[in-house]
Amino acid sequence: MDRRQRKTREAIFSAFSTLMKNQRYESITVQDIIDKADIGRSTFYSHFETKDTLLKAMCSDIFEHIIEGSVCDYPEKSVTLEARLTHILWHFENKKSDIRAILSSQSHDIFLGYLRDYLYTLFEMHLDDFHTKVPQSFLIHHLIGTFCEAVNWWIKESPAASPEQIATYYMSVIETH
Amino acid sequence: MDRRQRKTREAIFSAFSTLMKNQRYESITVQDIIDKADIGRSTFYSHFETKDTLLKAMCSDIFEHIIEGSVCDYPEKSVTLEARLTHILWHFENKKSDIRAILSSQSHDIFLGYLRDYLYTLFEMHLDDFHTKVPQSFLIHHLIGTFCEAVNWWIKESPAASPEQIATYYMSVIETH
DNA sequence: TAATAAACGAACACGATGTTCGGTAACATA
DNA sequence: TATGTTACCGAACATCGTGTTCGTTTATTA
Repeated sequence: MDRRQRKTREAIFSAFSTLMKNQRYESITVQDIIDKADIGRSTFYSHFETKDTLLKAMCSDIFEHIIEGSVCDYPEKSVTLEARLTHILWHFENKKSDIRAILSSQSHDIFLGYLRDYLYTLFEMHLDDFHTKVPQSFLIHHLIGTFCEAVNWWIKESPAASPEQIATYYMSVIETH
Repeated sequence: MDRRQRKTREAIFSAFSTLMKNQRYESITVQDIIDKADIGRSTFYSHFETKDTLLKAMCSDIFEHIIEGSVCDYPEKSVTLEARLTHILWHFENKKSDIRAILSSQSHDIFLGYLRDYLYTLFEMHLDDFHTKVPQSFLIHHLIGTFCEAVNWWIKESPAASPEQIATYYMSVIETH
């Protein structure tokens, strides 16, 4: 279809992302986005129903790539957990600026919600690696929560660290003997 | 001062808490609170500047008790981490209904923000208990994040569990040898 | 019972949202 | 190059929630 559509969509994404670097998601108005992207009001609404929809679209965008990549690059079940996580973290590295914008906004919940869903299926495959006395549901929540925490720490406290480094930290902290 | 003030404040808290059990924080309007609490519009605004202020006040309320209790009951530094955490969890048990309302709302961040601040100083006292290769800052984030996750799991997935049980699960999952 | 302080609630100004619609510019096709 | 289609433009509008104002009523205190 129309090249214009993609261009406009990109302009909106880009404006939104820029704005998020300087202010909280909540305080950004549709007008701000329109001005920054230099598009008409009705154009924005013809692309996205609401500001939330835009944020969701951005999150989906990020995760689409990760999931596609995951399927293409590591289809076998024998791949280690650490390898899979490193792989995810590499994708984050590439989209770091967008992710940082989302995570540092007040509503990183939406992004983390997506991440959690995705991680759920992933960790289910590797549950046999762990032997603990806690309920399985507690364990999964723990593993996912800790990974999200690690990503948060990475982005906010030590952005220069490599994906491998973060994966190593993560593994060493969840290891139970 | 005036008994009426406290009564009104209580009515607002109670109405807010009730509303939060049924809908997301974001979707609750000041009008909803006013109607539920059966008070005048200007009365609400004479108590709280905004809806956010109200939420913060509620969080502070919960943590005041915990911190006061902590100072009175466990002043010595020799108390174990598990004992301290259990103590916190017991306070949560008492305020469970309010906490659940906040945690299940879209903006549990504010509550968790308070909790994190409080936990930070607590964990600093017990850092020597842990020996890992990860940076200290990563470790603290990990310990705090995992505790928040445990509280979340407790409230949402297994509300009948005892505070001691949760503390045990937590300890067994963060133990590194 | 008089003075003080709080609650009331209607009315208002303001700002953001999301829609509508007539007009313009870009694209695809023949 | 002409023609039909489709996206973008942007001013205008209705709607809704916010937070304030202020004169009135009701409760508390001394």
